[in-house]
Amino acid sequence: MGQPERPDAEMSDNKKKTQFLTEVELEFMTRLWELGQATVRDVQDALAPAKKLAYTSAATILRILEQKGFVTSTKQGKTFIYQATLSKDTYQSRSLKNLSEKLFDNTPAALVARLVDDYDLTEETLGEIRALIDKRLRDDKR
Amino acid sequence: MGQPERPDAEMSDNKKKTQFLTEVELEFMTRLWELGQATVRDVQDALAPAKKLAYTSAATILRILEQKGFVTSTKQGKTFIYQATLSKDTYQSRSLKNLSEKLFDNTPAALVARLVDDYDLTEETLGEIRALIDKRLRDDKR
DNA sequence: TCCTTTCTACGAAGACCTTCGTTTTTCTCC
DNA sequence: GGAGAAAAACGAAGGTCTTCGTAGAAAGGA
Repeated sequence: MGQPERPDAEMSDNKKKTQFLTEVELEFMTRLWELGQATVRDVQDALAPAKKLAYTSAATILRILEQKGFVTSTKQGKTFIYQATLSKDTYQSRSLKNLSEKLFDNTPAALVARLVDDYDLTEETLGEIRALIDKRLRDDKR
Repeated sequence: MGQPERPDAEMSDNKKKTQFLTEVELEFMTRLWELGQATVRDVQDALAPAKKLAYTSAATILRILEQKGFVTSTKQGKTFIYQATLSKDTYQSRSLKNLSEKLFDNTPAALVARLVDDYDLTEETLGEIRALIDKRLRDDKR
């Protein structure tokens, strides 16, 4: 019996809702984001060989994800079909924001600085990034 | 700022298991990065009021951090003085790399894209970031 | 119908995390 | 040298995470 989970509703009466995914949960959400909709079996099959889990383990993780509100399920026949309620974009934002706050003194520029320093970014990639910034600068002007 | 970064002399016999800091550990490392060197008491005092811990809790966390190789200690009198062995820069890199891999398909440009989309970055910040990219583009040319 | 397969439900084991209290050690100052 | 204060050492309690096994329900075919 799942109550309808609204996409990004902040849990009203609860305090520290689990905001972040654990290692395995992220792995599962990634599969779900790729698949769109999936049964336990689908997700289990989609796991990288190195990360294969027993069927019941996969089922447990999905049940937990639903408990935590990250996915919903609908029953089709005897089988649950799962779907992410949290979008990848949203979770990317949330994670980035967290990283920026916790590790970069809330200074996104510092984060980018480290990124371009660390990675051997190709000229092409750097150009892409620059284009993004320029676009944003232009858009903001308007 | 800037700690003397010792090349990883840590984790002698350990597996590469513990690569990331837990929530509380990160809080402690942040204090240590700020303080440079610190006793248990120093770190405990430096904690934000909302995150205060009992003295023995603080001592435990530091002991664990040392076990995991993230800090070293020297004894001065009866008191341990702790110092980070892992630099903040290094940990920033490690975290960013992880985030990029796990959540951005190893595509740093996508990460930056999300960042500039999400944050209400000031024109100034955007300019800073752009300057970073430009500098890197210039440097790479050489 | 009844057997087999496939699913859900549940709980347990073991690892790790967080917090703290108790005990032991160590230093300092009369 | 002994009392008292501060620190270290230790471990336990309660929580979460990860993994899986067992039990039982559901569906369908012989």
